[in-house]
Amino acid sequence: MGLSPTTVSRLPVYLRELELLSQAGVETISSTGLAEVVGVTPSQLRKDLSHLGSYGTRGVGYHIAGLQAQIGRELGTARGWPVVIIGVGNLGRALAGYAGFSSRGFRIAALVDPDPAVIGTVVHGVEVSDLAELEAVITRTKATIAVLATPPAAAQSVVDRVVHQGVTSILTFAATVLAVPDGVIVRKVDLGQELQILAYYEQRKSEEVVR
Amino acid sequence: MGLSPTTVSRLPVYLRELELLSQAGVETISSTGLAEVVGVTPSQLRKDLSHLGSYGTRGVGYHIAGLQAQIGRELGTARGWPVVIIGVGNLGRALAGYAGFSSRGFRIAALVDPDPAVIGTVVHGVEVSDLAELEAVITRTKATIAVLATPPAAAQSVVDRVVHQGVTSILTFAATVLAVPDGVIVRKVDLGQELQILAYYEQRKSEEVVR
DNA sequence: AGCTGTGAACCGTTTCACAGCC
DNA sequence: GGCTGTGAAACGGTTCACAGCT
Repeated sequence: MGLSPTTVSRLPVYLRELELLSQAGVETISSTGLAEVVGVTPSQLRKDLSHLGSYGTRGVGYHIAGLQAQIGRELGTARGWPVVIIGVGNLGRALAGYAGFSSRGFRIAALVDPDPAVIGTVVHGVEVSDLAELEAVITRTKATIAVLATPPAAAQSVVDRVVHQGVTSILTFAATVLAVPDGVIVRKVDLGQELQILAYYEQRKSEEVVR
Repeated sequence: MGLSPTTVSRLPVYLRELELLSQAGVETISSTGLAEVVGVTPSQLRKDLSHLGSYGTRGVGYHIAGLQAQIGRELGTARGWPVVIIGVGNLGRALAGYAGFSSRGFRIAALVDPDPAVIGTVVHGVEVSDLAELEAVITRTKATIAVLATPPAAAQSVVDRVVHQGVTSILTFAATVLAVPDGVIVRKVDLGQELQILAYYEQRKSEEVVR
């Protein structure tokens, strides 16, 4: 076992679409059909699913409920992973209010912020803790996943603290490059980076006209 | 010319770190030095830069100011790309307040939302327009890049409308799979997907102990 | 007949190792 | 001597095409 990173990154998408299909009452789907709704090629989909030792039926297709269960198991969606969100500005609030949170197997174990005006308030059902108590919060909640919605300047120091407390997976929205020890996984979402990538292709399109 | 997608995705990161270095007064840096701060291998960095026909000096390293200019040109950071943000909830507000917006070569041309309580208010210096006037807003601002911060259910219909109006690059925060015509580039940021990827590896770590 | 599962071919990306220049 | 630029090798991922099951 051990799926390739690219396969892992597609599984959540498959799972999401399978949920929609099963809600719509569909019971079985072919690789071609599912590939179309998720936007990949049928062979890619079949290869991905074959890595999970999957349950397709030749001549028929995939049994949706079974496939959901299998992917869900692979991603650990039943575990209700406790997640700590650090930074309760607009971004932190948006994340806290994200509807898919619990349906995808997570729960907000704590919200943390340094602002006295925010500490103690309740956001989406969770009381905001003081950033000064970050260590205690992580110990108490046993969270191993942290989401960083802090200003970039604060990110590295927060990372150091949560890693020291046993967090091994970090999702950061700060643009800074983060240093972490081996074994800690960081995923970065950077608005500026995404826009600049789009701008590159946008510029190429306009240059093409000139050429 | 025509850079590979992987190279393009790294250029914004290089540019960001170069800015920090030049602010710190550094004038020259070796591939090893820069690679370390951005978190890639020296050979990867050299290969990437060589694709831009880059200005390194053997025995010395790269001239930071020159390299910044070159990458900036490649990404079109001087063009002040007009961007329309659709959806002014917490997420939309967070995006609108993003500090790197203008420094990275973009400007918020418009904010759009369907909520009467929000329309007309000023957010980060921009007045919120009515979603009903989306077409007019895009025509007026000549925006070709749109950022979607809408609920998932609304995403596809908004995409159809902006694409029809000439938008060719979309950054979406909605988890839904979006259908667009050829030539339109979509980049998706999906919190649930990112967390599920982390959860997969998190689960593997805990299984490893058992094994 | 239809559709999955998969070895083999293909393609893009990364890493290596060194020639070439300062 | 030091560091870039770059062909060549290695790697990983995707696509192809078909054997095999229902």
